[in-house]
Amino acid sequence: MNKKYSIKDIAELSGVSVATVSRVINNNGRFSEETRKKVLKVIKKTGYQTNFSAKNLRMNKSFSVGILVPDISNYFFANVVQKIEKILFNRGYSTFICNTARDENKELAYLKMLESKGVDGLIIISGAKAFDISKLNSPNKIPFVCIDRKPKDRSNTVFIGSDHYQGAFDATNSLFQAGCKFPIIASHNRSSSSAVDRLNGFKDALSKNGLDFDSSRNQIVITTNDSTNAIDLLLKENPQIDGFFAINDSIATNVLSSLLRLGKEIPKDIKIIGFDDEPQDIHSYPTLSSVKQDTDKIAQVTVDNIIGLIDHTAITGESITIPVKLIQRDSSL
Amino acid sequence: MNKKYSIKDIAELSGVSVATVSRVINNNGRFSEETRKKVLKVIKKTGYQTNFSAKNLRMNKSFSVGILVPDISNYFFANVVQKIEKILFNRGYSTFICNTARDENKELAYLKMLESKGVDGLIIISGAKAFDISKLNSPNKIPFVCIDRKPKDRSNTVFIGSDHYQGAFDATNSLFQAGCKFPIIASHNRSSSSAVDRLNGFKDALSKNGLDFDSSRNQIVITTNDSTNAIDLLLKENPQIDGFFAINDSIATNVLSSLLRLGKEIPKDIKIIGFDDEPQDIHSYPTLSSVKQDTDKIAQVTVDNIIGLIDHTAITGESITIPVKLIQRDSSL
DNA sequence: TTGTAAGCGTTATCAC
DNA sequence: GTGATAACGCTTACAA
Repeated sequence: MNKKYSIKDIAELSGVSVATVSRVINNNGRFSEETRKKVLKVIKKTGYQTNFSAKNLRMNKSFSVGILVPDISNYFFANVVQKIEKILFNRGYSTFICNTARDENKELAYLKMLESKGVDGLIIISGAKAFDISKLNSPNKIPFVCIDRKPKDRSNTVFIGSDHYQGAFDATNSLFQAGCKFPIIASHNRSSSSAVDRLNGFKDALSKNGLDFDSSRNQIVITTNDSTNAIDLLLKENPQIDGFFAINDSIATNVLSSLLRLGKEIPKDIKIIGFDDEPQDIHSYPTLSSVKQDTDKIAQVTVDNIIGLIDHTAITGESITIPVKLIQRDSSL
Repeated sequence: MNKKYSIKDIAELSGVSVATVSRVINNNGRFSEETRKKVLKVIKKTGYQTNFSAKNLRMNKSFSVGILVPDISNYFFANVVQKIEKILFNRGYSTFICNTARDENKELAYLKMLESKGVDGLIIISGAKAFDISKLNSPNKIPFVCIDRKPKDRSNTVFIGSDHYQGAFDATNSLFQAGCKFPIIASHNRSSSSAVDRLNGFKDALSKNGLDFDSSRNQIVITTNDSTNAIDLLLKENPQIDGFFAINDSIATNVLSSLLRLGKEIPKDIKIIGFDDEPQDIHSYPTLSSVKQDTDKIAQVTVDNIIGLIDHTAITGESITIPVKLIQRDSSL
């Protein structure tokens, strides 16, 4: 064999017209059972496969979607992207995964490319700035859903996010319940909307337990890898600190090892809870408590909505919050 | 505006023919400087973008490649995929990232889909079984390169891999140099080619230091999450064990926490070295030594080769080994 | 129930 | 240096 089989080849081989073959393949229109069998047999024998470029061109639909993700080597992102991709594949869509590295220019370049490739929909994950689709010059706007990223114009998208506020609130509150008197929050210096929500949850849990939030004493921003000194300093100034709610597990792990290095006993002296429930949490010593996001649910809801928007069976303007779950392990007992 | 601009629109708006517009866009064939300016101006004003479906159909080329990866939430894979995708994007290619979950059926389904979408090339990462492209019925075989995965037929691909053997050898050897008398290897139960190479490196380092490899005493297979008991047992039977070379950092972290739980002091009682140099290695306590793969290099070489194969400027049959580097941290001092 | 043919947006061949 | 036009493989009126 010397070239790929086309519908025309199948038509000739099975003695029908291309139109009929197309109808059989897509199971639309009418045709006799006999014809169906005949055509399918030839398709099977030849191993014919649809040429999607042609199909896309004709139908103006690509059966592909693009995902913009800030950092695919981050566990949470990788996990949710992986699940989305799987569900999309099972529903006949393929996925362009684009790693924006939190770079706005890159993001725009990717969007242009995705538009040019004719993706049917867009999934936008996280990122610091509000997402603005109007940068695209596509006239018939590509439908998109946002995960954890507030869009500039909420009315033309679906927003999906974990209940970061509640997760942070529950985690912090559980520190109090475990006996902490003065927990603090350890965060990074990016201000994504999820980070803001988590901070608010922390603050409200503080005030519920009779403490006022003071950013100089109740918060530490972990920037460099050598955070041990920063933590040491803060602990010396505020010896009453006896708990950490970390905005993610990477920071939690960082804090944990710093504290161990400073000779603290965990959880006896200081308790820690992280966020995202990364796999290595069960392998840290002590095992790390964490707030788990329901990535299965997030992925499912995301796919349902983007395909819904593509098929015009879903509507924009929705905002969906997915519950989270606090996983208690040794670090906060 | 109500529909996307096509070349035809650009042609009308700039008063030339579609052929000329195409020539200008692709900068091939001849046209006057004046025409070029005129056309480009219209393109800029309209925000015209190539319709890739049409271009693909006509040229029988899609400017896209597919990546088969076993598990994108594994740090090493995510990292190398991310870098490959970035370089490909900069060279005008977009990437379908397919998570096979080490499932052969899924893999085949993905391959069929990628073939159908008309990808120009394939990048196959890792996996236990040898890769067999002949499962595809594409006549004009799609070029592919393999990373860390031995292809069934080596002659029609390019094989790229880290020097797993050397990494394992160096790591093990350095355990001896640090004073270990009886190091063992901690591995998983998958037999990828890289795992085999690492095991061989370990064995040879053992024999170089006068020890014979005995799988019942020099090797532990970490299967479940509750590996602490297994390790405890082995240590009781073989109290001379004073070093672990773990086949990856996940297992290393697992071993490390188990040992701490068993009251061992690291690195005083037992030293540990992992593989892959994951980011959290510097956040474990003690910090974890590890063999670092050169993902930048791997990604660059991979892209050079796959594009080379696509453009017929590279040849198959090559086998490229990328050096690795042992990063010493506290766990093996 | 099936066939014919137009057309999707490109590129490439050929003519001028 | 430029323009007509065929062709890529498919879907879908419209005919039969």
